[in-house]
Amino acid sequence: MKNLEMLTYDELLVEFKNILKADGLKFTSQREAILSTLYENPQHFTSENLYMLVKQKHPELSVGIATVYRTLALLEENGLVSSISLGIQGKKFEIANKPHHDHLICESCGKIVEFENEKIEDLQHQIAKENGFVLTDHLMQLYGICTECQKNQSK
Amino acid sequence: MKNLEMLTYDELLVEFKNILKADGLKFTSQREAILSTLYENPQHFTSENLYMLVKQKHPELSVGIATVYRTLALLEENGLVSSISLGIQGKKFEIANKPHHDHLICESCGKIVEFENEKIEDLQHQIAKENGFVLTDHLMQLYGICTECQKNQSK
DNA sequence: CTGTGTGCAAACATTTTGCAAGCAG
DNA sequence: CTGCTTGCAAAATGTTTGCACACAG
Repeated sequence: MKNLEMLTYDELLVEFKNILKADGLKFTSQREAILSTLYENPQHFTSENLYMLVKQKHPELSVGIATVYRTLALLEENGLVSSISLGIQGKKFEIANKPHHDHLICESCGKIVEFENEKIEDLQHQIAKENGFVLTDHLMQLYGICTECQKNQSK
Repeated sequence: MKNLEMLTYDELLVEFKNILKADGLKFTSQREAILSTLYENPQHFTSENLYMLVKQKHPELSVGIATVYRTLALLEENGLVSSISLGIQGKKFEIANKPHHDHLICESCGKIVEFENEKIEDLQHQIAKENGFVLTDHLMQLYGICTECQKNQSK
C-alpha cells in the first residue's frame, strides 16, 4: 500500500477513489462527506460523534448512521482510518494520514495525546520474534492524569 | 493494596473475603464459584465464556449472566481480575494473581501469549513524564501470526 | 431480622442487516 | 441499465437495571 502519511485532502481523495475503483465500488456523496469530515477534524471520533458532525456539516445529505458504520469499516479495511478501542469511552476512529503513533489518554478528562517512540517499536518486534510471531500490528495506550487534571484534583 | 502476585487459591479467597467485609458486602456461593473458576482456568474469558463454564462446573448453582457481570466488575474494581479489550473478540478477563504482563495475540487463531518487558515499561513512564502525565495504567497488545498459523497458511 | 445478592426479564446502547428505492458508472 | 449504495427500521449483540424473592451476617 501507498504511504499515506501527510497526504493533502486531494491526494487522499484520489487514493480513496482508486480503492473504490479497484473493488468495483462507487464514489458517493455520503462517502465523500464522511471522509472529508474525518480529514478536517483530525480528532478521535466515536461512530455516533462522527454521525452527528457529518449531518451538521452536510445538512443537504441525509446520511444514516448505518452508512457511517459501513463507511468507517470500508475506510478502516483499506487503511484510510484507524481505530482504537478505549474501555468505557467506546471505540474511536481517526483519519490515518499521519505517521504511526500511539496514545496517551487522560483518565480524568479524556484528552488524548499522540506520541511515537521508535525504541518501543523495536522492542515490540523483538518480543514478537522471540515468541515466533510475525507482527502485523500493535496497540499501545498509556493511561494517566494530565497536567491540568492533576492541578484540578489538588484544589 | 497487597501484592497479589502468585497467590494460592486460599490466599486469594481470604483476600476476597477481606475486600467484601471492608465494603459491607457478602460472601456468596455464586461469587466463590466465579472466583474459583477464574483461578482454575487462568485463560482469558469473555463474560459469556465464563458464564458458561461456571454453570458447567457448578450445576447445583443457578448462576445468571447478570451475576457474572456484576461479580467481574466487583473483582476488577478491587484488582482481583484484570481485563483487556480486544477488537473483534470483545472484552476479556483474567485472574490477576500473576505479575503484570502484556499480550501477544494471534490474529489467525486467537491464541494469547503473555510477556513482560521492563525496558518498555521504563520507556512508557518516560513518555508519560515528557507529556506531563502521571501514569496510572497502560495497555499494550501486539497482534501477529503465531508459528503454527504461519505453517498452516503456507500449506 | 436487615439489607445485600440473586435470577429473571426487560431495558439499554451499540452495531449489523434486510429491504425497497436511489443513483453512480 | 445494472447492481452497488442508501436510509430506514428491525434485528442482533453485549451489557445493565428493576424487581421480588433468597439468603448471609
